[in-house]
Amino acid sequence: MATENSLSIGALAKATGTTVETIRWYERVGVLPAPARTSGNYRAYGAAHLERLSFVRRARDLGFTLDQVRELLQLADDRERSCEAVDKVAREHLEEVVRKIADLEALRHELQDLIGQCRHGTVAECRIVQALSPRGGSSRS
Amino acid sequence: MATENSLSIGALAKATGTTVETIRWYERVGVLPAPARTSGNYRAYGAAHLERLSFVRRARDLGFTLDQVRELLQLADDRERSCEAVDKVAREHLEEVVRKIADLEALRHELQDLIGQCRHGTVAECRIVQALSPRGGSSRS
DNA sequence: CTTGACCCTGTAGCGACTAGAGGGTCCATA
DNA sequence: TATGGACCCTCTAGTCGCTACAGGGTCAAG
Repeated sequence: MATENSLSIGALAKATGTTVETIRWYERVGVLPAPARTSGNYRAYGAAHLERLSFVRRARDLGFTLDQVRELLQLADDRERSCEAVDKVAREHLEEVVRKIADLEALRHELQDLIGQCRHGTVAECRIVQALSPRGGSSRS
Repeated sequence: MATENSLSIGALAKATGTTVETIRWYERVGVLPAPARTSGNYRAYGAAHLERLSFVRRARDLGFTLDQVRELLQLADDRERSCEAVDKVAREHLEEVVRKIADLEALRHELQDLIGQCRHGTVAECRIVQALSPRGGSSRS
């Protein structure tokens, strides 16, 4: 560690449950500001970086895209503004999640139907294969 | 259209609800065999291609990966074998879908909690921002 | 002085496409 | 016969969010 009170990239990774590569990547795409460097060209992070990276990780764990994270970070930086916009981002993300759940539920039903119809004979009689084929039925190509 | 009874790539796309680009891509990655060509170097598809592409699309719509699709196609081609393996692929995929639904449900709850706590004040007081921040509380950086 | 853990940059790969550049082909109409 | 426009061709690069190298440099302990 370079000067007093700074974190190496590895230490920051451990502290936030991230990998070193991911941190470098966040810097490249601008979600985490480039830190100071030591004499040996090592990155030296401070408390602000730790805080910011934790924010990013929490948001990513909640399924926000990096674009949304960038937006949230910008909004969160202006502490006096109303949090309406923050609320909006979160609500839109929630809607997206709800949509995805519905899509997957529909998928689940279709798959269960398919699997339930399988009589464990030959492929030629297999309902799963038939359901995947053009006319859902006796395909003799 | 080159000879009698063959489809251009555009016609095949329309018939299967695919795009031309996707079809060419399927050929490149080996899920759809390369068709004959006309004198002008246009792809000329037959009934077998239409059938195979429909199979691929149905399977993709059901959320199977292209690797799984390749596997299913191979299995489906051997009409006399038992359909056990087909069943297995489908069951594994179903399990994956069920896992994803559970993950998204957990996410949905977290997001709903978060949003429900927002009191629409300033960002400084915003529960959403706080929840994303390191110690979930009053961060004065 | 060497070993090994750590760090650096830069590039390529994943899955499943999508988009675009820069051209060629085909057919109907003027 | 010329021309316009719809279609087709190949090749390349971009998407998202990392992950995984390759080929080096730095640093502290023994």
